Amino acid sequence: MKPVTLKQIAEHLNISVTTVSKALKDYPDVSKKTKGLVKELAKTLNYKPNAFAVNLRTKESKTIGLIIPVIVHHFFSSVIKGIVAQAEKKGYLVIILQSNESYELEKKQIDLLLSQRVDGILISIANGTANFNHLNEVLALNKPMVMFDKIAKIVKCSKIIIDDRKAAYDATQHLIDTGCKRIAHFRGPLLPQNSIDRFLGYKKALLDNNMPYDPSLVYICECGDMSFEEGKKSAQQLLKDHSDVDGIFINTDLVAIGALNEFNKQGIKIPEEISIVGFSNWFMSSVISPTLTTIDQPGYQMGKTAFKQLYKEIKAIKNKKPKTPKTITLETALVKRESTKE
Amino acid sequence: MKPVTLKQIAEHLNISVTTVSKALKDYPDVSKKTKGLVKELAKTLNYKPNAFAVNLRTKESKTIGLIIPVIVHHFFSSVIKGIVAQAEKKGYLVIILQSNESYELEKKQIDLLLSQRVDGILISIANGTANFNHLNEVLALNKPMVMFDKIAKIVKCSKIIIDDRKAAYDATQHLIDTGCKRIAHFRGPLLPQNSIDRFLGYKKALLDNNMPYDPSLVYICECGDMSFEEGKKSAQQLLKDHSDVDGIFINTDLVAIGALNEFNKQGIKIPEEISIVGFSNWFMSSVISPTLTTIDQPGYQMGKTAFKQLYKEIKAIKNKKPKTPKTITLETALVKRESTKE
DNA sequence: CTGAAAGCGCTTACAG
DNA sequence: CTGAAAGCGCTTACAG
Repeated sequence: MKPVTLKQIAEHLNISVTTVSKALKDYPDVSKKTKGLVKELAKTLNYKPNAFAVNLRTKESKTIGLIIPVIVHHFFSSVIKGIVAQAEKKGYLVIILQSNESYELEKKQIDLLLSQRVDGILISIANGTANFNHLNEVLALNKPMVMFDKIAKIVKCSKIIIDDRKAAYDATQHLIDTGCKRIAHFRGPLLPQNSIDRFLGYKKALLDNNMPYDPSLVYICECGDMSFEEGKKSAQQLLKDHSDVDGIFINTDLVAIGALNEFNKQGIKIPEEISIVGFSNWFMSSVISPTLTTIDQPGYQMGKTAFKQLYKEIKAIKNKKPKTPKTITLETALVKRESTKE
Repeated sequence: MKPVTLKQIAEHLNISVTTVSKALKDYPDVSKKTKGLVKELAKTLNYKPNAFAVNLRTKESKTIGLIIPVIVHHFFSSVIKGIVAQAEKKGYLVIILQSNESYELEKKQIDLLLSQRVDGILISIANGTANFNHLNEVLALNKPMVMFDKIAKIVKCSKIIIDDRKAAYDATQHLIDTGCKRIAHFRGPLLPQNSIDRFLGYKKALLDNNMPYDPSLVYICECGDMSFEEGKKSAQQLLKDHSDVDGIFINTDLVAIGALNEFNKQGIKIPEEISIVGFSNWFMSSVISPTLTTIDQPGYQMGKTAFKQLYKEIKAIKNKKPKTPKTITLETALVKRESTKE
């Protein structure tokens, strides 16, 4: 059974395709009677406009693309939810692609989305991405693009971020305020901007409090994979290298939970012997023991805001107005729990 | 800057659109020289075929739709990952919609996907869905559809499932084997098939072991929301009603973690005083304390299998062969951890 | 109020 | 080996 077309409706009713099209879209220059007839038949036949044909004509796809490094990830899946919900409100569909933190894949996916003629692109860039030609190409096509969370400062598009540096500063300051004297940092991979910013916030907090900055206390994740295992491994290494450390600020909750698990296993008391602050406020962090002090990062809201900004730019371009890149910074908050002292 | 078209390439090269189209697709009846010229220019101009035009002609969108009740959910996000990965391999794009467990939304989304002329639909149905006309309509259009996890037995399409009844039976049997004498069940909402099947598995295990089935030990989640809070509430209620219960089989890990949290808080020892088995094997369950005994449900694999089946049906229809609905049951496994006795 | 016509950007059967 | 032509299913400026 082939889908019903305007032509079929027109033939049934012995009127033109033009009139059918107009009737369905409630053009004022179609008689009430005709509209009624057309709409009724369309409903009976279960007519659904062919999106390809519509898009080909109108140059609008009512579809946006989303490229995200990982899907199975509390923060990112919250962002997806925010985007999908907001898009739906405005009648937009979302094509989701996962880059797996790979530059090559990300590049291929941008091409796919461009070929798909999406109305705009939402992207959180991969850790592996150091070259931005594929992203600049999107902008050169005057196609709206909004980056969120993992951004490239150098690309001139709108960005929805948090103040990673400030949040990391707050996290570190909290460790200092609760009496930690020697504070390590698990910074994650080298490349992404938020790793860099979080590291800088950590460093600044130390210096502002007249505490020495010791590079050997900063653990880098070489594998690029911010995982539970990574947290365990770094924790083991830390215990070997620096038994005097009494606080750690960790880049991501999942890694922090790995570390916490390792300390629990080795019988090291949290927070008495070592305090931990994570980052992102995954749900999990509120149910492990001890519960994890962390930075709340508003994923759902970030997704919502990202779509809203993209939508604005889509509208602007449609109306031939210039779209001016805008950077929106969302608020974060320190969530105090059991992994740090009072 | 408008996207490049075949026509532009043709004019540049002073040849016909037909030849350009064929050259790009490596038709054998185009000279090597022309192919070289066309391909080079296409690359220089960064030509990307307009998917709408292609789809309108070929009646293939190389796009599938996915309707899922929740995105922020360990199991479902694993399924999404499996689907997206497998689809990508075959050159398919995935449009993801979240039904929020609402029948109304789900219905609207099916319409959207149909209008979008996706090549097939993957769906896990909402708890609120009791009427299946919208799904039968998809089948009437001869559009491939595969259900996974949350299915409707009555709809005649392919299904990827686990044996919920057997898995629940295994979970309950494990409680019995480890010495539990009075076993409760948090069954979740009434409607969905897997709630029903898990409940039946629980009941059968009791009866097979000559243990009485007591309906008052079965807790239903009225709100329809299988959450952490729900677990806490049911646990509180259980303690009031039946202080003699020494084991619980819980429908979902998240709810189990809520219950576990409540017991921890009230100082009730797990598994000494009460044993708990969850369902799904969320990552979280392996890091809370005590760690949760649960049923491993292969999300990623389910996503992969679902796409593969859908792909087969898409191919079958393309070749005018009949697609015969198939039900594939994936293996589950009991994962023993600390929340049950040895 | 109604409709003929052009055109969006492709693909492909057919002719030469 | 190359190309003219038809057509996929819509929308919309224009004529009547």
